[in-house]
Amino acid sequence: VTTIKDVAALAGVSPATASRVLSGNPATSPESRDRVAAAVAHLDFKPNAQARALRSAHTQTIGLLVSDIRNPFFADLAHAVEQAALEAGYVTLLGNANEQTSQQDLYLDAMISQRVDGIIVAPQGDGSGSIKSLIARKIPTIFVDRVISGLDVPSVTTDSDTGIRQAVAHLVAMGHTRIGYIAGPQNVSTGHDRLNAYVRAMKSAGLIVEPDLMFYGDFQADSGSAGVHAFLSLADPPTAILAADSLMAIGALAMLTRQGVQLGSRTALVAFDDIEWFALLKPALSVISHSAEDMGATAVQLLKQVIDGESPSSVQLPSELIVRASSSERLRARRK
Amino acid sequence: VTTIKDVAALAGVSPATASRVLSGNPATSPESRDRVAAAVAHLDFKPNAQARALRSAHTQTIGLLVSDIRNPFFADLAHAVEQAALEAGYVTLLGNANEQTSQQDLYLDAMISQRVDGIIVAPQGDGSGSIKSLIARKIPTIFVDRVISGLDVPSVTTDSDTGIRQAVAHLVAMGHTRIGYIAGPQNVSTGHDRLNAYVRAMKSAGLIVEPDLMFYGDFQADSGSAGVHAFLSLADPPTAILAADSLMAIGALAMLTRQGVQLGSRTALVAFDDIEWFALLKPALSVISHSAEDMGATAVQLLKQVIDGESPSSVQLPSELIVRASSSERLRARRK
DNA sequence: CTGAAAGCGCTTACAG
DNA sequence: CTGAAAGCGCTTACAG
Repeated sequence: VTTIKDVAALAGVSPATASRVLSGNPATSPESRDRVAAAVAHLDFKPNAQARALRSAHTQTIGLLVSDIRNPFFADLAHAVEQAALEAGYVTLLGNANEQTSQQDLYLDAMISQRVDGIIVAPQGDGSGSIKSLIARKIPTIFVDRVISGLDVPSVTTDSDTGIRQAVAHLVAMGHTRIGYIAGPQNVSTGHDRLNAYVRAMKSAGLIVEPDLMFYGDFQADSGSAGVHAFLSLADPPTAILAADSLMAIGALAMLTRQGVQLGSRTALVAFDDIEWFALLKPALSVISHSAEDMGATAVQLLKQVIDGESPSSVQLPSELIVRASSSERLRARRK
Repeated sequence: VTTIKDVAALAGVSPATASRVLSGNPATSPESRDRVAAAVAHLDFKPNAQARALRSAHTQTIGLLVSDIRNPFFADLAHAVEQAALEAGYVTLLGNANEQTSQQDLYLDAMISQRVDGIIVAPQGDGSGSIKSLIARKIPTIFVDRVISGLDVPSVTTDSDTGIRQAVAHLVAMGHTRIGYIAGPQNVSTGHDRLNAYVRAMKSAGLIVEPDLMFYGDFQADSGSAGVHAFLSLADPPTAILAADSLMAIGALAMLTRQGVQLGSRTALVAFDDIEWFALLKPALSVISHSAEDMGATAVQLLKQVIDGESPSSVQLPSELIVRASSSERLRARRK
């Protein structure tokens, strides 16, 4: 393997000078710069990031840990973070917790060991394990999408409340009173907050919140199917369903289809998270939309501030109901 | 920061012994093991991967570079690689080329600098740039999904031919003779191979391949829309459309919907790549299916073999037509 | 502007 | 089974 010594030898300078040229230190002569540049090109030299990181404080690398890369929202988020990080001169190491705290800890440990300059994480669990290590080591950290209560970490989250309030109000206006809710896991902040928002919205619409109309899912597709299955087996099923994320909405839709239930004037569906092709479904799916692009770009911005020693405030991004055909028909009474 | 010296001091052993315990070297006494383990736990010590990598030959880290993380096929592939790598004791660093050769080179350089033990890449471009460096350095490399011709790198690809032949034959059986094809970029092997497969399949069905019925897209959604737009402006538009990947199929569908064209007895659509929710569309979308899970698991397996000094053969995975409602009606003649 | 030297945090022959 | 020592490939005060 070629090292900086080889480059220095070929250029006829010391390794120190070669290093200065490589890192853009202005204390170099134009002649040295040319000779070193030529040697680097000739040898196709790539500096060893490990050795470099061992001496300097930073690696120009950040970690991004998402909870489920197959969830389109997180794929979009990953893309947005990567692009923003690249512009800021950082390479992103992406890890996927796969909704498991153990896997989250594994990746977090790997990122700590890699000495990333900072970490953006959609956290799982209660803040024990590697999340705790992260904070104890004062590694610059930003929470995205979700937070862990009690931890003083800057975050970028969505104000789910507004969108959910709009959705419930809209469904009520369409004549629905039995609005079923497929919730996310309650040990995840978004799961918990969105359920609370639903309960508040129902109450402020003057509706009774029945335990039977709340199904506890896990943000994955199968639990959306299970939720619909449970709802359909009720003596008096809900006429509208609100799913707390896109994957559960997909699962819900699959089960509705399988059971022969058509979306329309008797059954409405609204999903949290806007996915491009939701608009292509027949009927097109109403959604509560929030921007993965904004979330990713903002997270990188906050992380840069933390790396620079600042203490940025947390940011809440808006959510908004987009009404499409899946919920826009007035409820017609069911046949007896 | 705590180092192995702190651990050694607290445990009352030398750094050498602490290092041996940490790396599972059997030449350690049970007592040393206990004392070091206790010290590690007490100090929450995480070894510096950089320093470790600088001495030892491997980092237990692999790089995965996909061409577009927002393409569900690659998100599934990333998930599969990550899980298989984890089981083999590797952490995956995921990069996203975003269908740009410049960005591919950036990530590849970063991965080389990080001294990953191996790289799995869905390559762009002609094999110059950092792909060349990769090979010159003899860094264990596997191509997935795509290849670069002329490079002797083990690969895991899909046999697109079978699926496309089945799709064309099926459409012909349904009465279609004007079958439009929305192709991927021709400088990418999958784009090129699939177009060739279409041409061959058309010929063997005795159909004329008209240039007007081939649209050159770029594997992204917008180009699918553009393809449909072009087709619809023909004097005699195709009655069936085959799109070379899922994103272009989504774009195609969006444009068909916008133009008020219903899928059914007058217009059929088949997509390459099976995405979970394609089955939920109305009508459900016919697809040429291939498994991202198998591809990811196989790629990790091949990479392990290369890392171990073996020379595995390339693997071709099957593709298969799945007929759904979007193409299963017999063609009815258009009104004049 | 440049070079010699020390050192980042580990690991690994070597000797015992 | 253990420790002292050398060294991985860089960077960075230090002195000139």
